[in-house]
Amino acid sequence: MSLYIKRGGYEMDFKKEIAQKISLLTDMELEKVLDLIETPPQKNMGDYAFPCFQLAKVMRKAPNMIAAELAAKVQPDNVVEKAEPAGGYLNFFINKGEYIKEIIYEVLAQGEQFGSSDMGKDKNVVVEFSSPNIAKPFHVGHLYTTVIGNAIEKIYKHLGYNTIKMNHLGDWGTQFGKLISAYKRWGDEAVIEKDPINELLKIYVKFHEEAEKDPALEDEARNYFKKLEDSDPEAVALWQKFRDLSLKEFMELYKKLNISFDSFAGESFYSDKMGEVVEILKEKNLLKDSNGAKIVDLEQFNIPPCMILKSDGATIYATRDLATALYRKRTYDFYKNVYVVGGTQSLHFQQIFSTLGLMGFEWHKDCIHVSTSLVKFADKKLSTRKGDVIFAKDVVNEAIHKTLEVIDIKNANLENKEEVAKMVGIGALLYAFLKNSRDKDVIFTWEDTLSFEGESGPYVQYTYVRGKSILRRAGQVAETADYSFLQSDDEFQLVKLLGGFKDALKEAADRYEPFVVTRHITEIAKAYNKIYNSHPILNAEANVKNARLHLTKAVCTVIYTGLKLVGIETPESM
RNA sequence: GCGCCUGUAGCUCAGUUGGAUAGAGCAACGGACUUCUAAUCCGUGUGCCAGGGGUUCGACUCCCUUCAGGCGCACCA
Repeated sequence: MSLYIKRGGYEMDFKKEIAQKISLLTDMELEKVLDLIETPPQKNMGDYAFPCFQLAKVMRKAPNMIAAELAAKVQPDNVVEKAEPAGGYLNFFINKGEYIKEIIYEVLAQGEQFGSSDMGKDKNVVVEFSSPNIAKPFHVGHLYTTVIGNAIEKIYKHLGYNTIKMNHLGDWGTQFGKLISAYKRWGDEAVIEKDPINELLKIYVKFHEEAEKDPALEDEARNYFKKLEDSDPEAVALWQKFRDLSLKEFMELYKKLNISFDSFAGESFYSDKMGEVVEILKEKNLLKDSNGAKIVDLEQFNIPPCMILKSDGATIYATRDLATALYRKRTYDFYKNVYVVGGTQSLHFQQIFSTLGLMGFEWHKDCIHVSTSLVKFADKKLSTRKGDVIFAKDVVNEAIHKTLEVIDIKNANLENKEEVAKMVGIGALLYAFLKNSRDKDVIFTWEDTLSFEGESGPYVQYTYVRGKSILRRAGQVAETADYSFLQSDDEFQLVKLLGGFKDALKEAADRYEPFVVTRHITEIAKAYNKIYNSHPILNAEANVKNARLHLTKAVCTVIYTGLKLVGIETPESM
């Protein structure tokens, strides 16, 4: 499957080789064996284990007997060093020398392409993420889906998928009528130019306060939104202005985070594409009247109905999302259409996907809501309930600022401090969102989020920096090395982790869980640091030194690639 | 009331489509820098895996149920 062709003409897959041996000995299908093979809980138990319990039923023998019999039949070769029975398990010890050679060679040959695949060839994957609302603050909560979506897209791309990054801006809806109304009443041009989102939010909040006293404002706002929908020049111009100003601020943030998009087609883009959705629904006789509104009944799925038209005949966000899905299918003919959006909207997506199914679109099964949990605040002072929203840009700036302070303590003579502080500070911040599964809330505290110790972004970056430092000092590294000089178990365990990188990527893609990659490269970093502290590299005997330099290079490559795939940049020094 | 998510060490979390003695980081304590960047490493403890049933050779994992917390439940997005 890999693009990489080994000198011998094939790429050795140790697990598969072992499965083939078992398959031959037991008459069990290769796929089944591969499925059963697992990793022993302790490293002294071997590298792969085959549980014999299922065979026990068929063969009507005790599992430990079967394991013993199979073990006797396994001959040592360049794949397997030995096989030992252990209770009902048959444990395999792989040929370490061959394995180490195989993996390091592969990493060095492929470089940053290591772990890539052609499994996604000719398959389009739409990834929608970030999607902030125009004229509203981009707060830390938005960072969650932004960071997760960005990582998912990169991982899929690495696996060969053709990805389309979509920022589905919240740039349409009745709130724009309110905003126009508020702007015309209290808008201060100068202030808005200077600090657009803050000021727009301020007048938006003021609108709601005033509207409580004077309900006529609501009518005014409705009227302005109607004008906007009817392409009234003034309304459109104001809407465009708000959109441009907001987007400009968002772009500054994306630039800092090194995140880009292929499309900013937001809700407004689909505002004229909803007629067809309504037509199809009518045609299929799916629309029902309910208190004057038009809905699609979803009782068969045991969920509340999906509203399509409000009682005043206007469309609603569900209508827009249906139009969006339709447009994406036609434009991109997606293999998967992924929505990285907060879990609070999971019912909404269930309704959309179910409705698409009722409309007869089989591809509704390819639409996936990748939900994120909440960002919470341990420090009560930062609670949103008190109106104290934490802006993403403030957190980013604080992260950089704090990192700069640490650099001044740890490495005051560092050259490009600002640039490094940016990579490390943001790395620490992003890592906080990338280290755990999506359905866990992110507890935001300045202390933990901007942590530089233990399992953290800087920890992994630091490991890379140490490795690179050694490579720089070493100067020219020989083309070839004799890896049989990598004798320690620590080194073997590290190489196994490097070899497991591909599986981590695939698992992360399958589960839409970037943390699988984050965690894996953190394990690699731990394993390398352990060696770093206990085995000399530059001062080792020539052959050992050379082999360890190759290993170091491979580690750096995988860490760099892994961090890149979750959206974290890595400095050369820190 | 209904639906979805969560519940594992003092804290924050992993636990590979059911497998062997449930693991990390943080916090605490004790060690390691004339030597490759100590943002590091090594060592020391802790678990009614929320409770109760069930499925089977085997359950943190699957099913049922109870409890606790969170998020949703049509004219906002």
